[in-house]
Amino acid sequence: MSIHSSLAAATTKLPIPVLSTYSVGHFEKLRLISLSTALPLAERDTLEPLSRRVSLDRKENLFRQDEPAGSVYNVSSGALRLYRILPDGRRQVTGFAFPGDFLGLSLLDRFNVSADALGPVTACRFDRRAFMELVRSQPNLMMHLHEITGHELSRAKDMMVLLGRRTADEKIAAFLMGLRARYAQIGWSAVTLELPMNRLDIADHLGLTIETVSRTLSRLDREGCILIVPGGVRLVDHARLDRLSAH
Amino acid sequence: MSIHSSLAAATTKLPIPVLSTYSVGHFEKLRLISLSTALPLAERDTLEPLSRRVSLDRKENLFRQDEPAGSVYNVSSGALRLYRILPDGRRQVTGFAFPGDFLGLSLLDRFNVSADALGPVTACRFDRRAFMELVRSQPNLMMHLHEITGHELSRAKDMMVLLGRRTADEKIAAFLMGLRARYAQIGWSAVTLELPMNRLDIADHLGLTIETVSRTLSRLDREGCILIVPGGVRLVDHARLDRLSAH
DNA sequence: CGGAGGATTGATGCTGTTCAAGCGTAGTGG
DNA sequence: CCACTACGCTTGAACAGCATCAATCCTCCG
Repeated sequence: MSIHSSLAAATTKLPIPVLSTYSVGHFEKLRLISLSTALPLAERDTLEPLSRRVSLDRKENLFRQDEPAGSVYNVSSGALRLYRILPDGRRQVTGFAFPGDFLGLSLLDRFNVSADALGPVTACRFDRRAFMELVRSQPNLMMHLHEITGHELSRAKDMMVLLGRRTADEKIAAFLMGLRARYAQIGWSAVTLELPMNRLDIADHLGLTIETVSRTLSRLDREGCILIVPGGVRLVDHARLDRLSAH
Repeated sequence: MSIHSSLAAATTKLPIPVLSTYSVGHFEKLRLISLSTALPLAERDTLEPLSRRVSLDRKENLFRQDEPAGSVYNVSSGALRLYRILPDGRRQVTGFAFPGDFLGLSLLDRFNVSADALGPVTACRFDRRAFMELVRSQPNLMMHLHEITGHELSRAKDMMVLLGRRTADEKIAAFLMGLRARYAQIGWSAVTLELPMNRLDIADHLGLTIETVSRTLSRLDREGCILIVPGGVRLVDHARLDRLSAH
């Protein structure tokens, strides 16, 4: 079973279907580009024999915060939300995982977030110990993983700025633009930006309430900045979105 | 095989000096335990020959966001603020660095924050390329650095929860308790919790305004929860602070 | 057709911001 | 030695942005 990076290119050329549902449509088509988006070919091949495939349905949990981290995962298809919950139920969605993303890569004893599927998900599971041993023996691979973690840390700091110092409008704009950029990275650009997560997930990600997210999106739509469509949005006024999300 | 255990235990037995000023007093006394707080002895010795000492005065800058990262630093004494600034001047202090902390450890091309000294600071500077080569050749060292970065990432997620989902009271309480915990880690426990950063730094760290920080601290003082003293605070009502900062 | 889950919209209110004034202490120079 | 300034911090009053509470709508699906 070989993994073709050409698939990424192929998917960008797919006709853009008009969606009539809230589906997570395209994510399913992104199967198998997983490792190649993050790692060079040679390293991907060393990892592959170690992996076992897992599948999840919508709302199923992959792992929980503070649970002993026995595995490392690489998302193959679908999307997940990563979050923490406070004792009283308040939730912070720390991020979303998409095809190609690694989960549990910091190799700590315990997961530092919970993860569950936003729709059908498949992922590669690696035994943590075996993964660590392999990685330890391959300096280049290790450096790559460290680099990935470094980028994740940098994005975490982006989120801090967003959460601490930006208005609701800016948060929404930055979220949409950021999502678009990530989709582009995994080789999936489309006119319609699909939102596999619901309003509450977005709210808990941006430190807002569901009502504020809804109102802000509605207003941006009314003002011609975006266009709300079933299952996602279209970004219309790029100049304004750029200005709002600028950092 | 914990990184922290042995030395942490030793340093916590240091006598606790009593301070009477705004000074960054204690930080200066923590010289030279720098590397050892984060790394085992053997690895510290391999690193030390590579380092060159740098000193900064209060308000001096160590490096800036987006600047090419030519060096990795390890703080020896003093404290720094790490921050990002938005085009319009809004600032998010992503964290503070204390003795033992590494800066630039993610080894990316560019620094992802700016850093400047809150008071007199000394640090060890390593050439990034040399550091990377050394690290690449020593899997154990590499794993340790990766683990440190993993912990930093976990703390970044704590900050997201704090910024996105907590009230001003909780932010302040969590900040104070967190600072206390970090001081304990570097072997410095005292009755008075020194605050080397000013109110504006705290505000920009917690996503609040300076007025709200001041008001909240005043109220917690008035209510007997803490005691504001020159240069810091004393934590009085631990039960309440625990409750407020619980996660 | 009817129910469930998600999203939208409106009315009201609170938390934290903004604007503004005043205080305390450290540092400086006459 | 004291006046004067600078800086950081505190406090007050009015305001705004976002939250809260509540009702309604829409779409999917059994």
